[in-house]
Amino acid sequence: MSESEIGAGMGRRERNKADKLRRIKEAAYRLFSEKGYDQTTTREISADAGVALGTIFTYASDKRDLLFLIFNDRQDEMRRVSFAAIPEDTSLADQLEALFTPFYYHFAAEPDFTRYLLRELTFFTDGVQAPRFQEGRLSIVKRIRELVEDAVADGRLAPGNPPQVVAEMVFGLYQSELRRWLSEETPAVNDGLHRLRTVFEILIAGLAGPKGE
Amino acid sequence: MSESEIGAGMGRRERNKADKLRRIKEAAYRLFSEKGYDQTTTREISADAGVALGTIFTYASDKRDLLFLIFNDRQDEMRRVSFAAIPEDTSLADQLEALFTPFYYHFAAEPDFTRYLLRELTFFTDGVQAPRFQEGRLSIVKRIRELVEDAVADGRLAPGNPPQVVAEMVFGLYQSELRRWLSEETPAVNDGLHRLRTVFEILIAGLAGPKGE
DNA sequence: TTCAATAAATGAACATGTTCAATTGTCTTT
DNA sequence: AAAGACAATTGAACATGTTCATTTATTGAA
Repeated sequence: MSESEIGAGMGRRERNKADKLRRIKEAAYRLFSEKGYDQTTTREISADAGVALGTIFTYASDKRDLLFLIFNDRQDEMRRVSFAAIPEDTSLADQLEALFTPFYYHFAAEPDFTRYLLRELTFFTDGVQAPRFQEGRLSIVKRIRELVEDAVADGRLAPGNPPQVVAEMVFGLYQSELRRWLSEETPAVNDGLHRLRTVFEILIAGLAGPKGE
Repeated sequence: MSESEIGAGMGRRERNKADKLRRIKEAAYRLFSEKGYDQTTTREISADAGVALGTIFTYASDKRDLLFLIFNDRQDEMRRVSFAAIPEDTSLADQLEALFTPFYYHFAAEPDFTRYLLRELTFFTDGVQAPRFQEGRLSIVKRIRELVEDAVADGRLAPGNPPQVVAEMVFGLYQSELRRWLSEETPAVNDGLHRLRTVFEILIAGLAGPKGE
């Protein structure tokens, strides 16, 4: 058999692996979406993907890790879109809203899956796929910090606050809002984004008001 | 046998139930603390408590619910102490710091247990014991809102921001800080509280600075 | 006290995540 | 092409959370 079939310069072994990985991802995503994370068994996933039960655990270290396996690809794409959508020469609130908008649209399309993801990633991110997920989070915080630093540099924000702390506050508020939003039955993007915007505006303006103290 | 032994006006049935409940709580707490939540089996808990395996599940609807069963008592006490410690006639930052201080002390004493609690409660709070836990959270947010409203009323804060939203922002930032703090090996109360205080001060002063925009 | 009604407790049976020794498939070397 | 080395796959066996039909204990009425 000629080896020039689909895979680029891969040998048969790597092509088989890539194909199995794809099938496992597809099966897991479809079942998680249709029946929910808890209601999906690893046996169903393996049957649906056409692999043996044990094979699942050579691609993900446990069931939870399957969530990351599925999500990591999307996350990369979402982050690319998100970062590209940030406007320049406007308010920090505008920029932050633009940054988070793609995330809200994506999460609204699959709220169940997102809820499971949020539940499982809160702490204890062991696993093979988890580190890549954490990198995504860190890179978002980093981008927020850059936005904050830029805003301070050209006078839209006051200097003095540690940019890293501010960026982490923004991300913490985002996560907290995301959880509240996803607590609703069918979260509406506009509602969620509007409330997030309000929260960021309060953070920027401060509680104390223009008097400054 | 005379029935006047320990329980107040309880019949034998209620006294037995109360006693079993106590034993289950003690066994679960001890094992979760010693070995961790994941490493503790429900069989161990039942053996340690001197009840059958199935009995566990008449007091908690599942293993996760055991965490709430254990924590709810403490939470009530913590909240009582916390609310009583809030000073009057001082800044909102002082008040919020005082409010959260008892929580930090308590959590620092059992960081492992707290991490498991935070992981398991993020979403999907089904279960018999979970509602009481949620009430606790709501009552803290309510207390924060009262503090915010008072501060607005006597001019320490600017009017205009919805107090409920502000209270939820404060609580969201607290949760986010708590998770960060508990990510450390052995979290130090002073570090955690100092950082929380900083975050609240930034929220109050705002990012934009005294100029007001 | 005795008995029926009810509540509580029990643990065997089941469901499902995970492991790992055995097997199969692929690659490299000669 | 054959053989040995290595990687990947397999699924039976195991561990553990959860259910539920059965048994036991408690209560109130006769």
